[in-house]
Amino acid sequence: MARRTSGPKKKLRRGLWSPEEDDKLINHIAKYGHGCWSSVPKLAGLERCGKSCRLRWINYLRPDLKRGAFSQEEEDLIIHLHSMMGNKWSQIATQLPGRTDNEVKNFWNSYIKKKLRQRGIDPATHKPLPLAADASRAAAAGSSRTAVFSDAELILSSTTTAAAGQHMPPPPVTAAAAESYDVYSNSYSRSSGGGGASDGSLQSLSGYKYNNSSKQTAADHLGAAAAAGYLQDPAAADALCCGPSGVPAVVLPSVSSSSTLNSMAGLSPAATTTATDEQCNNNNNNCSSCNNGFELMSTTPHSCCSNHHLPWLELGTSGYGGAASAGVVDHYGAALDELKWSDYVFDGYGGQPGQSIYGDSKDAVQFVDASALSSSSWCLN
DNA sequence: AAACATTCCAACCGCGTCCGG
DNA sequence: TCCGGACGCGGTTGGAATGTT
Repeated sequence: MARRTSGPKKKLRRGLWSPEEDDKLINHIAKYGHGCWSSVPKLAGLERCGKSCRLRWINYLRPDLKRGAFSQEEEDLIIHLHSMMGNKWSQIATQLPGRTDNEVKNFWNSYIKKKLRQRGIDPATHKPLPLAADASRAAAAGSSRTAVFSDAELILSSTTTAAAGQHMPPPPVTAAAAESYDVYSNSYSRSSGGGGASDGSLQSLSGYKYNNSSKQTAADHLGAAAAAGYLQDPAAADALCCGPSGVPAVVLPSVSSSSTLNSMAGLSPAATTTATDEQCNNNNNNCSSCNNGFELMSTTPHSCCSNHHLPWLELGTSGYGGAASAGVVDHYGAALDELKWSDYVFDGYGGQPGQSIYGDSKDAVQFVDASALSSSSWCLN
């Protein structure tokens, strides 16, 4: 009998998982839990590395995963959270029960990113793309509304140095953006096919294919968990209330989803505004930025009072419930009535309540009237 | 029908962090 | 304090699926 030599290391399998492998992993975890991932493949009889097993389980086999298309609320929430957190996919995913960071990331890269670009919005910064900004400036020239917002613009433009991922999402500012917006239908369906149409239409962005038979396997073995409500997880709620570096993070309310978001997050704009203002005033009543109540959110605190400001709350319009107006300074009252955050960000100019700038609407073409464009002078210097 | 183009996503990779010895 | 293993995260890639020509 030949003596077995130590030989080369057993080669680990890579690439797509077979249903048999999925079964093994599911059975093993169902019986013993995953424990130490590095030992899982050996115990489960898999020729995979522990890392691969972990990934497969987390992203694919976990019974509590919600498969299927992202809802409009989920899409809004992803955009909102991304505007605050940047590419913190795992953090964003914690706000979306049943979704994985990988899924959110892929959804962002394959769908939302393009959607925002087509609307003239830089998905990285949530600011207008350069051309869109230029168009905005050009359109704003000669507008009587520029004067109305002059003070605000100064403040806004002087405080737009927030780090990427922390910007206030701007409105669509070009006709092209609006036209592309019009292309979309709110009733898009992600029904089939990873393949895409070469015209970049939404249809091509909608593919969610679940063609791997093993995707059902987990549910077969363990039973699908009921979809959890938003922000069930206290840790997730904490994450929502406190952004990176201690910046108070608040879900940007959208008209289309603000009620959903608020209920999901257990946050009311009013409550959060109050907290922000109190934090501010308690620290330093002499901070002009604090007192004018009108500043872009920044990752960097005021030099004078170390506060971060949350403009969509401090703007405090009635656009998403009204209560948020508590923090508005009278000085800007009239302007702010027009400068509704929800109008800018979630409805577009003149958009109908219930629509999101990021969301889909066939009425978006109405965004681009002269006055609308004139009020988009976020980047005026 | 075939070749090519495009899109999507599951999986991989590298790096940073955490934690126990 | 240092070291190494485990884990988690974000970026990237490979290839299947689908659309287009």
